[in-house]
Amino acid sequence: MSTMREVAAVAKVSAKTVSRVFNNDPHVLPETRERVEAALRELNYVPNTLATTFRAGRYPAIGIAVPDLVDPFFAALAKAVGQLAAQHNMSILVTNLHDDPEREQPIVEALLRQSLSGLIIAPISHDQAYLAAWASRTPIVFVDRAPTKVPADHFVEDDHGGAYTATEHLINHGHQRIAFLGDSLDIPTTRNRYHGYNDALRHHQLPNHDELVALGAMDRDRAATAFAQLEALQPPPSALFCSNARCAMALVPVLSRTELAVTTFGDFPMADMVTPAFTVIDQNPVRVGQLAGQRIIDRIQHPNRRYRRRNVLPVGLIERESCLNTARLHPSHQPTLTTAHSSKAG
Amino acid sequence: MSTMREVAAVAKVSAKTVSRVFNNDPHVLPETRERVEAALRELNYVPNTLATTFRAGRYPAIGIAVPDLVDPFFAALAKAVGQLAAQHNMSILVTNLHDDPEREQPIVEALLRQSLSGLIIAPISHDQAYLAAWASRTPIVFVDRAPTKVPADHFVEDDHGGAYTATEHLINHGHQRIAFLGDSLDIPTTRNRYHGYNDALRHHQLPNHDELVALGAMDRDRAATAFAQLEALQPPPSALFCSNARCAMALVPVLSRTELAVTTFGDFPMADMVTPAFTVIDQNPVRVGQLAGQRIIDRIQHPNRRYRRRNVLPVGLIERESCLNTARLHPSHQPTLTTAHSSKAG
DNA sequence: TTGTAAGCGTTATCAC
DNA sequence: GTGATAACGCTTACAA
Repeated sequence: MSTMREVAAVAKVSAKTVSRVFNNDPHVLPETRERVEAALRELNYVPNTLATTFRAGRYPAIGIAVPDLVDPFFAALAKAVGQLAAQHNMSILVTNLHDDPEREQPIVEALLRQSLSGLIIAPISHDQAYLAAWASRTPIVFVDRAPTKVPADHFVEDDHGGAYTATEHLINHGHQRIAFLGDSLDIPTTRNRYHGYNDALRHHQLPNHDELVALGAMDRDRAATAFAQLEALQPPPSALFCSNARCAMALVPVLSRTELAVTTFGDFPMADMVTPAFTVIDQNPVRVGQLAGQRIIDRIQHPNRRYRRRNVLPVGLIERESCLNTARLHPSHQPTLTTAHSSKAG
Repeated sequence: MSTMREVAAVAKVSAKTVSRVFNNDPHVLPETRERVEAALRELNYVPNTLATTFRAGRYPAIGIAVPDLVDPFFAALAKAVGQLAAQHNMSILVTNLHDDPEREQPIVEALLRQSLSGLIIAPISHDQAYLAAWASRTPIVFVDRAPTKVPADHFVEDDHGGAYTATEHLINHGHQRIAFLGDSLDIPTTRNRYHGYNDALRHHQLPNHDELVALGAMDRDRAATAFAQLEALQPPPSALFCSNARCAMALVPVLSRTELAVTTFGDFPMADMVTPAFTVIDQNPVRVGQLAGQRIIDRIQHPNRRYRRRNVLPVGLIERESCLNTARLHPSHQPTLTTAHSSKAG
């Protein structure tokens, strides 16, 4: 690991001239350049990125903080940001919040202390006010979940609309007792989806009983428990709206044993291949990642331009067979079976 | 963003004293400490990580370069490294190689230039000789795939043994024409697994025809094409060994329409829920990540200790129903159906 | 065209 | 116990 000074000594020039040659500054005599280039090669010079970054005062990297890297949605999102960043000679710094609201602030602040060029965050805490102090220095863009107690750019999916659509889809299939399964109403996206579900019920003059809401379905065991509670109701629900893909995945084992009609928010790998295939509200993590990344780049390049803070991306319904099984109750509603692929996770 | 100098000015001490207070150096008078702490709070001092890192000459971060972040195996691996790193006050720098052998070297070298504390890599190129120059400065650990043309620590799964087991499992079910489906024999893991498959056939005196080997099954379309070729054979194979989870996932749609017995290398989310449920060779990305991360930490803390370079992790067979369907050909072999969960992706 | 000096923010060294 | 000084490697501003 030789430094510019060492190269300079070999080439018998000053460090500055080495810098000029290395950075293709035209103001160097061809013969000098040649001598320096020989020295660069000889010493196998590699710039010290730490020094360059420190000097520049800004790390050419976009930070990405997500609840869980293993969630295909966030993995795809991070990957998309990475591709965009690479086009702008930036790297990405992916950090896992480990689904722990308490750890969010320390983890994110550790990230921000690195003088990042930008931060993309899908928060899990209930309050991101702590980010206000950083926003003046670092462009911050929220994804998937809108910011709480701090104004900031955000690109979110239409939680309410998607949940409304999914619920109405079940209603149109003749269902009257539709359950809601989710992780926690403390999570804004889940709350928004709950409201969408609720509004759909209300709009169709269907009662919304609290007993129909089951939460905590984070893994297979807990999903089974939550689901058992719903099945024990008198009468049990005939349909279910699942508020996110993770819960849906956890639900698959019990679902295959039942007759329930199900829709879920968020596609997942193999959603079209399990039994029954899930009718889903389709999110687009790649698009979210691209838009968020582009906003960071724009904010860096044009700090004074005005931008729309709130950006809600439309979501679509991908109909599969998971709500077919009750069509026989109401033959008048024959849904269309599409063969859309769940290609998110390649 | 105030600096130590500014804090020092307010507290009427030198920058060094601020540094001492901030870093809990005991050699500070209580009253001085108090004054400095007040100033720290007043100016809301936050250290500049860039400067500290530059000064230290070493970035407290472990780089992780994987073929594809969206692959659940690598996502889980990266997550595990991240958890370990956090325990040692390090962060992780995840980089996606985008499955492109050409881009590996530039991407990885950009990563290494940052004076990382260590690098964990699952390479996709055919030659990692370029890493030799870096290894003296940065501990490098290979995962999933052994290094080519450079000596380095590596933690890999037992590709050959796993493939042998999976193939033998099919043979034990009475199959004689067993096909091999994979991505590319250029990939060392795939090649190792191919050898394992081949050796199992040979050991059982079964012929291994080239026509039974189908490659390029990277996505659903190409998997369908590759599979169609196999089906068109006279006679067609009665069983299939799939060399990795990604190909297996791509194969699911066509597989549900067939009668083939299938085993695959690498579990994947929902592998136990699709039809038929896949019998898989189970890898353990979390364990690989933990071991690799720990090796980096060990190498940093004890540079002179000796370590075992080559570490092959055993893999196990998780039997599910995907090779049941031919049991009726040979009723004597009734496999046990386990209900093991594919809980990798949480 | 080339070189000198200075500084980014922090910390180790060595005075006092 | 505290502070002045220098240094990490690079690049900007300014001179020569």
